[in-house]
Amino acid sequence: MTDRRNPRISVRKQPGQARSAALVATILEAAVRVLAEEGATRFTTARVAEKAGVSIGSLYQYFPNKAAILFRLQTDEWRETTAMLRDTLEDAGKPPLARLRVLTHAFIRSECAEASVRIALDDAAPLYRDAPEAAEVRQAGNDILQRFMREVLPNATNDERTLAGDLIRTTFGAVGKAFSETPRSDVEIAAYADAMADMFEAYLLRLSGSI
Amino acid sequence: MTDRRNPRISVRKQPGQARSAALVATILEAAVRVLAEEGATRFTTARVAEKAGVSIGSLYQYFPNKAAILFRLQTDEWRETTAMLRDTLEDAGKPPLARLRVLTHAFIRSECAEASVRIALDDAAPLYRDAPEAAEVRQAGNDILQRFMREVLPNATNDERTLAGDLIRTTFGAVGKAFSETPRSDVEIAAYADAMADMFEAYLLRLSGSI
Amino acid sequence: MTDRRNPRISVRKQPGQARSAALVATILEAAVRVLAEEGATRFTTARVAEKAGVSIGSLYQYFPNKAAILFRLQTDEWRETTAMLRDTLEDAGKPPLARLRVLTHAFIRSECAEASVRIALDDAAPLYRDAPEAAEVRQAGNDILQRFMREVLPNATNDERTLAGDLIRTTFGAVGKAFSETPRSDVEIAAYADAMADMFEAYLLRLSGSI
Amino acid sequence: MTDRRNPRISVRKQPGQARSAALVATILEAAVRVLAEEGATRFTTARVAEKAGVSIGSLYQYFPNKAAILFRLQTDEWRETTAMLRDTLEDAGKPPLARLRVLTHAFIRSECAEASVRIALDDAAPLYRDAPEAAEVRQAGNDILQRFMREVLPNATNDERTLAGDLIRTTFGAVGKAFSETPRSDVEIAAYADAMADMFEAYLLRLSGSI
DNA sequence: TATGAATGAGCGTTCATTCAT
DNA sequence: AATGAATGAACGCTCATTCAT
Repeated sequence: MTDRRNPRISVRKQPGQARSAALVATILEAAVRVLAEEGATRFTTARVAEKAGVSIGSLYQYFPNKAAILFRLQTDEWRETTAMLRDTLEDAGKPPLARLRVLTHAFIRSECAEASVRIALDDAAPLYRDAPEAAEVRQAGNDILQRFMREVLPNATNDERTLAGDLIRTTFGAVGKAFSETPRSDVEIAAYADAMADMFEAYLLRLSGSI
Repeated sequence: MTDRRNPRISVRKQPGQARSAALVATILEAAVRVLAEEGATRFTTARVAEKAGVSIGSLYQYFPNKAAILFRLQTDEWRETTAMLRDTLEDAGKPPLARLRVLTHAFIRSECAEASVRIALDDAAPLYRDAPEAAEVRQAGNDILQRFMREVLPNATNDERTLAGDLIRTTFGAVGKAFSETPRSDVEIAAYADAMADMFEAYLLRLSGSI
Repeated sequence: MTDRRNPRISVRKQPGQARSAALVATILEAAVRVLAEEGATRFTTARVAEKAGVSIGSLYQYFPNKAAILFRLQTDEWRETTAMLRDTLEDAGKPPLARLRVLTHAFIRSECAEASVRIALDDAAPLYRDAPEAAEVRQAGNDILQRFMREVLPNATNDERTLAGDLIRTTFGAVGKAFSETPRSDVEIAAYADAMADMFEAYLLRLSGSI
Repeated sequence: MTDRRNPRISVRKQPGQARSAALVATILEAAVRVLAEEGATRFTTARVAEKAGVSIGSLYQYFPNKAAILFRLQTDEWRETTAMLRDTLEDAGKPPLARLRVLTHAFIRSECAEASVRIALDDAAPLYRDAPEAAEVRQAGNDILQRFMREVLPNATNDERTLAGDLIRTTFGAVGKAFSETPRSDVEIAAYADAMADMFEAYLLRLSGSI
């Protein structure tokens, strides 16, 4: 939930040894399981520590507070999404709109996989979303999309491209999230992804003036 | 946050007298103010009761639990949105796509107005979203949209129309919410709404085969 | 211990009914017992609540935080001390220095009675001493002493009187506290009080120039 | 705070090598800084070790527990005070009361210098004050003062001298501490020290019967 | 019908100390 | 000798909900 205080987030100590890194991983895995199995309201530091087979003291040696765990989870996910963005959108071997279609499918699929974690993580967003560190991770994604937009809308003004890019990015995230809130079959996923891709395609073609 | 228990929601008693109805209204207004001014984390029954100038005991006479207040707030909002949907989409005086554009503007504007309440209400969604009563309110909106889709895509199959309708509805809600999370000027709002309308238009024109 | 934050202190709600007042009294008595029997380090809200036969929830209905309980205890004590000051120092029936001697005896005696509470309360001082409400209670004592000083040193300048008054007040408090830290017999108390009174007397007589 | 357990205090090992002595010194300096900069509540072994650039393990090799560090700090200070006592009170070149005045000034000045450490150390007193080792350090100071009292009150009985000595010593310590709790200018310090010296002088002259 | 005092499980977090390496 | 990861009891405090009045 929205909290007016804005506490320090991010990791407390850089794990210098493999041991530490393993512990951090263990804690994060436990956190994911708590989130998926118990939901955001029951996501407590004690529960995470217990599920990780670690004392809370240890947990707090690697994360300064509860929000930091959630933030780390979210950050990791954003990083994966960014990688997916790069991999699909910068694949020069396909025409731009085909790449966007591939991305749409990949993205919706990934949103629906582990939907329970994502939903819970989203429920917990108020706890970590104001962290300043979040902005830069988001920026990386923006840059990739803007490069793509330049390629697909070479004659548009910067403002037009930014607006269209914003809209597409927001639609991706928000609609993906909303869609994955209900359990979906592979067929549904494919159909929905195609519909989204159709919509983006029609929009971009209109903007590019090819029509 | 997601809570596994799924308690009874909705009103405990039908206010038979004007007095009761007034009390319910007072409580809801106070709830809105608490949400807007203090955020979802600080939304407590005690605070709502105090701001409403009512004892907690009385509050619990009209709402079985905290979730019910939030649910009611959300329901009211959905009802307003449904009314807006009906008013704009069923206005026979304009061509369909013009109506959709009007709706887009109206909707985005209304999302941005009182954004703080909506954000807070959304943060609190885990507390009330699993209520079964939510479904029927949503259905009303769906019906209106489906009628509109039949008008604009008369030759599509039912499945095609449902899919497109779903996508548009989801995009509306999710993108509107995401967009309104940042404070926006009137100019930004208009530009964004136009971009959304453009996207929907391009999509629907492609589907209708007019292109 | 010294804490940099400076939270709200003083009572959370004015006990409107006798019931509430009784509860506050019960809590304060329990607090005194915890302080006396367990010491400042073991003075916890849970322990106070338990000893008072009250839930912690109830405790927090009457005191906003732990510091407020301690502050209230200290305030009550200061008020008693102030009353003692007034009663003895403003007793027109005795010559000034005789009154001061009486006060010294009374004060040292009262410090030694319930020494364990006072010591513990003093140990906990870092938790409440920065409360702004403390200042005004202290001021009342100052005023009484200043009036006395005007009587006993009519020809001194204001600065001289203030300095002497400060010194005497500080000596009273600090020495009383230090003396009462060790258990004392009545005989020791009387002897020490007399010595203190002698010292004050000699000092004031020198200042008054009667010598 | 007063702790009922009364654990072993004082050093765990006699540092046989210069290396060890240096380490102890480093730790103590760090402890002083933590006390001065962070206050008693934030005085933790971890913080001291970190500020000393030493592992907690090493810290515990030289001090058996947290209290021991504080106790050592206090002891060092008492030793300095005792030295000051000796230096000023046994200076045969001045008349006794002049020496006492010099001491008063020196003492109050030294109390006000580094007041923040002293206040914090005092706040932490409950943690170390019950250590039996404290007594002997105090005794040394007592002896010096008693010799001085014999010089200035040659005709008094032993009891009278002891009582007067106790009172003066207590007043010194307690009033000095209380006075230094507020930041003071040099002028204030001098004025207050003079007032204290005046009070002691008047008292001792009266006792010596010279009046 | 209305009140609001009372409850107590549960939360996030700290920190002195130990001990395997 | 030195390290620092690990422990876990303990703390202050909140808040949805009940129920005697």
